[in-house]
Amino acid sequence: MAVRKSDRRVQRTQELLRAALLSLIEQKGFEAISVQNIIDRANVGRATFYAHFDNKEDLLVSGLDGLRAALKDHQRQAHLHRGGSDERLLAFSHEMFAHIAEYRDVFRAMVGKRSGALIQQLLHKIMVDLVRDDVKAMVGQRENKSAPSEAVVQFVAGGLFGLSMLWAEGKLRMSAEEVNALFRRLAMPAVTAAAR
Amino acid sequence: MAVRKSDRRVQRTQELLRAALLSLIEQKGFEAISVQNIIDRANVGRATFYAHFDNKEDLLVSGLDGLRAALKDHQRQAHLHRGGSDERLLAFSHEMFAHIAEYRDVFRAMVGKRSGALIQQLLHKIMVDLVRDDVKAMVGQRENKSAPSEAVVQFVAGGLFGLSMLWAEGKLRMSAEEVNALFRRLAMPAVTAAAR
DNA sequence: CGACAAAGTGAACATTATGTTCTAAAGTGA
DNA sequence: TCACTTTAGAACATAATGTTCACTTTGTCG
Repeated sequence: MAVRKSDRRVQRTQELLRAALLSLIEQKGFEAISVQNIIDRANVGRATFYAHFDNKEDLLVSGLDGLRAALKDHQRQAHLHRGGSDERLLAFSHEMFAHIAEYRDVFRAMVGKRSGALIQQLLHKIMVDLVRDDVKAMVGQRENKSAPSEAVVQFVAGGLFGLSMLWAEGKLRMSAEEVNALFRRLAMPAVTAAAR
Repeated sequence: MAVRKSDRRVQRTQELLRAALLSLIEQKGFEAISVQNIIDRANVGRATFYAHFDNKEDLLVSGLDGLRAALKDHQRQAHLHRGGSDERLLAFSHEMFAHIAEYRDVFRAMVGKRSGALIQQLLHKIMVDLVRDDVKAMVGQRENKSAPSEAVVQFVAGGLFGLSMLWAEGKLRMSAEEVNALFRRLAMPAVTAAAR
C-alpha cells in the first residue's frame, strides 16, 4: 500500500524530524522554532536535515500533506457510500472535526495569537480544497451566474476555518458532532443559495 | 479632531517608514522584507527605525491600525444613520469591500501563496472584530443555546475573509456592490439562524 | 530669534540563524 | 560480504537582528 522508500534510514530520519517539529509546535508555536531546535530534539545532524528538507517550512508542509491525504481519503469514501445529496457535505465535515479533535493539542498551539500564521494559511488552503470538491460536486455542472461556485467555496471554507479555530481553542462547549451540526446549519443555506 | 503629536519629525519618519513598507509589500510580499530594506527605501537611519518600532511586524500593525480605525468609524456612523435591522450588516460590509478595492494593489500582493501569512492573520482578526460588533448588536441580548453568537461571528467573518481574498485577487468579475450583495446573501441566513 | 530638548545619523558590535561543504563513520540492501 | 547511500559533526560564509554611542540636525516654545 505505502510507497517503498527502500532505505529505512530515510524514513526513520524523516519521522524523527516530523515528530520533533510537532512536539516543538506544541511548546512554542511554529514561527519561534529554529532548525537547530528541531535537529536537537530529533537528534539528527544538521547536514542531514538539509539533505531532506529545504527549510522548516518544507518540513511542515510535508507533514501536513499526510493530513491532507487522510482527509481526502475519507472524503472519497464518503462520496461513494453516502447517498443523499445533502449528506455529502456532512460526511466530509464530520471527519474534519473528528480529526481536529484528535490533534487538538497541536491545533491549540497553532491558534496562538501571532505564532502559526503560516500553518493557519496552509490549513485554510486544505479546507478550501476539500470544500471545493464537495461544493462543486453538489452544485453540479449548472454554474449559476448570480453566485459563482468558487465564491461560495471560499465563503464556506472561510467559515469552516473560523469555526474550527474557535472550536479548537476550546471556547465552545461542544462535541465534534455538535459543532459539525452547527457548521452544516450555517453553511447549507449558502450552498443552497449558490445552487438555486 | 486628530491627536496632536507635537513633533512633525516623528510623524514624518513614521510616515516614511509606513510608505516604504507598503511599497515593499507590493513588490515582494511581507515576509521577504528585511528591516534594512525598509530603512533603505525610507532613507531613514537604522537606530531611528528601532526608536519607533520594535520590528517590522510592529510597523505593520501600526499601519493596519489606521485601517481598523477607519473601518470602525464607518461602522459607527452606519449604525447611527441606517434604520432597518438587516441593513446594518450591509452598511459595514459595503465599506469594507470599497476599502479593499481602494487598496487592491496591496491586497493582491498580500494574497500571494506563502508571503503575507501574518498580514492575512491580522486582517482576519480585524474582520472578526467588525463582524462581531454587528452580529452581537443584531442578535441582541437573547443568546441562543443552539447557536452561540461567537460561533456565528467566526463563521461569518471567516466567510467574509475568504470571499474578500478571492475578490481581491481579481478572480471574480464583480464590482464592490455586487460582491457585497453576494456576501450578504450568503451570510444573512447564518446570522438569521443564530437569532432564531 | 534663539536656546534647548528631542529626534535622527551612521557606524560599530554582539548575537543568532541560515544553508553549504567536507571527511570519516555507520547502516542498508542485494 | 561488499558496494553504495546516508548520517554525523564541525567548520564556514553570509545575512539579519537589535543595541549602543558620539555626534549632528531639527522643531518647539518662551
